[in-house]
Amino acid sequence: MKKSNNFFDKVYQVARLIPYGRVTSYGAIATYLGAARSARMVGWAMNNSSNQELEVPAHRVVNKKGLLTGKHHFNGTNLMQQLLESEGIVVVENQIQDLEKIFWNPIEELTQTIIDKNNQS
DNA sequence: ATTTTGACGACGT
DNA sequence: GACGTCGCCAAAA
Repeated sequence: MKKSNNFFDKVYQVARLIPYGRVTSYGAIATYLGAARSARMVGWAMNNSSNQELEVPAHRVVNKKGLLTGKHHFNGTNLMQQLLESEGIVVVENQIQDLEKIFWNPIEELTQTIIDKNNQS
């Protein structure tokens, strides 16, 4: 009954690859998947992430500005911020500090190999 | 089926 | 650099 959400599935996979204490952006993931202008879809995919059996660290995915735009979608109000802070990330006013230092760019850090491998099954 | 909205981002003004 | 518009595409109304 898989809908072959290839794109979404990839998004989840990449999201799970985000290292502890690092964050990335929707656009970065989208670009990495070859859908540079479909950043919104990445966000929408995250919304459905709770539907996935495996947990997705959606709190490590923020927008390009480092703003915790999706915090509203988590349980409670500041759960997302707490999760990030628990990883050593400083968040002020829903905005990540030192974003450049903790930003994890899949395009630079990864290669398409990983996704491709998982995709063959 | 059509319209609106949305966890975004790039570009134009 | 702040603000507006468009593009992207999927889901909800």
